[in-house]
Amino acid sequence: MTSTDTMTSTDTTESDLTSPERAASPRWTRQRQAIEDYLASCADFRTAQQIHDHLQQEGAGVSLPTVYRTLQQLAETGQVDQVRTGDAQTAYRRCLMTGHHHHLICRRCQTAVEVPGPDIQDWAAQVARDHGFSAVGHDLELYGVCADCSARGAPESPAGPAR
Amino acid sequence: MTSTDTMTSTDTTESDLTSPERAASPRWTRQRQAIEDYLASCADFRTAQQIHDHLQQEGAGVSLPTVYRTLQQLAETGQVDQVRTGDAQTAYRRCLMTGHHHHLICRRCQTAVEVPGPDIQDWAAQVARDHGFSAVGHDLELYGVCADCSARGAPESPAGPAR
DNA sequence: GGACTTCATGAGAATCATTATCAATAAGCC
DNA sequence: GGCTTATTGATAATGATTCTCATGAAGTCC
Repeated sequence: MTSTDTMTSTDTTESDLTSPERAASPRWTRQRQAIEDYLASCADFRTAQQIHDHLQQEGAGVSLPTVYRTLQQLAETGQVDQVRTGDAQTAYRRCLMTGHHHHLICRRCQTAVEVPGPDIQDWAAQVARDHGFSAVGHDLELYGVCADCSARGAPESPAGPAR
Repeated sequence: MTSTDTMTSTDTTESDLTSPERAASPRWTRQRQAIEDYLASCADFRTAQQIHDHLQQEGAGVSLPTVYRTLQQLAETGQVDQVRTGDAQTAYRRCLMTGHHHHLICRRCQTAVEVPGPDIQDWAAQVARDHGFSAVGHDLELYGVCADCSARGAPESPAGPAR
């Protein structure tokens, strides 16, 4: 399969631990535990590579394919948010906010803040109707420079979404 | 250099043929001509690969690196819009609408409609201020199924952004 | 507790989009 | 026409992600 989602801001609405997919109860493994624990401890988005590196350093040997697989599953069940970084990587973060929301991401330190969405859904639905489109969804991300980074004058992270 | 932009909805505002970068007037070559012509004839987004394939079939031999380079330049000068497809490809389309706008893209046939943005900029600026962020930009794409595809019941394009 | 079934994992290779390198070529200018 | 220099093309390289398949562990039944 392929990760066909551009973003999950739209989809977090369906995060629902009682969903049928979740009912398939994945086996509880040390590796999955390690990944979820790490995600739970992170305030900002991490790429699969970063997660893998961290777990390696911690001694929790988890292979890269496993990291990808687990993240994909978590994303499918709405347990993590995913965003595309500027350099074609996918970054993940445990979903803290239920319901429809978006992310305000610092271009330098990758810190992410979840923010409730405005009435974009209504607007999107209206636009779609006007053009004869159905089944609309949307992807919305906000990028900026957080207060800390502004004060520090830190250089932009090479891995981060630019501009 | 790297293509660090996640999307250019934000950036099309700065499309400005008189900008200093543009003043460096790129040389007019057969290859660039072919690429621009093709883009001008397309109503929807095309990936670099698709453009390359088409030009090959037409007999206008343009190498893939050249396609990428040209598209990047066009994107930098705001002459084309770029969006990320679901499967990690970047798709380009000639920018028809000047000023700030977004895209409503059909998941099945990739047809794209440019739509003027709502007051997201104001909202984004407000949210950013609330969280101490500066220099905000945003990425917003709308996805749906166009009227034609709905009627036709066409299967989803394997290359298109899903959901 | 032990055997069994089945899913998750890991190692490695493969894929695929994109970018870098560098010599050859063509555009623009005199 | 000759010169300078940006552009191109062939090729290799890069890097994220996915696939394959044998191995091992989790959950279940007895």
